[in-house]
Amino acid sequence: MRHFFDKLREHHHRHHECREDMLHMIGRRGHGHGRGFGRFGGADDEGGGRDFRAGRKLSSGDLQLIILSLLEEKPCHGYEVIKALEERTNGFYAPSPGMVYPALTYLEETGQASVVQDGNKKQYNITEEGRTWLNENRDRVEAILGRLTAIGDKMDRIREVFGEKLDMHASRFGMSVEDDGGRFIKELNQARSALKSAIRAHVGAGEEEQRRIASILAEAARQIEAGGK
DNA sequence: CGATCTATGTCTGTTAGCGT
DNA sequence: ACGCTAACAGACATAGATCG
Repeated sequence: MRHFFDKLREHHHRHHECREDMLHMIGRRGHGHGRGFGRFGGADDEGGGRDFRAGRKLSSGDLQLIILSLLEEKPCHGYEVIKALEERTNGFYAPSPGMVYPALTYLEETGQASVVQDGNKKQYNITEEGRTWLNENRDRVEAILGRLTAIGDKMDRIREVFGEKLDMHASRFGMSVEDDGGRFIKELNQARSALKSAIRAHVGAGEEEQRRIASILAEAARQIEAGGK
């Protein structure tokens, strides 16, 4: 069996050999094998809400561009790149080491980044070549970063509404779900939690049942919006 | 514990082969 | 030509090992 890194390196090599092709490919959807570039939604993608699932979010080319833009801001090592992306997207996108390190190695191999050994760490710096490539694709980088940030914000709002953000923080700090540090009263958190459970329990329910749930939620939303009037 | 690297599993889309 | 399905391939996450 061919291992992931072999495959990834082979994949990277193909891009290296076909740099001109790659630059043309950036900005369009997958051709030929049909997968890869623009998967998460390139600059020409619309809506941003589609393909909103676990799994690949950026193509390798996109990721390399994003990493270069981070390196342009300041030299980073791999772990910092992961953290920076996670931070920028409110935790929505934190590429795995299996993506980031090979991408950094690729950037080094292609001369777009240089490496300075910093103890047991490798600090990557953008090179002139990398800066040139980045400038050639500046629009795309801005679009990707903008979309990542926007989705991160959206995720944050969704989590807040459904309490997942609180769940996350609560578990991280050893608190119960109902304990959010006093932002909401206990009864409200319990009710929210009950609502979440009820909806989850009806995943896959029939159309009629879903309509019933939707009308209940819509009515609840209407009453909440109306306040105590 | 942070940083890096490696092996393996999973998911998803493509391709090819087959029967109708 | 069309639809179905198994095999295949690409992209990625995750777990774990290693090192300082």
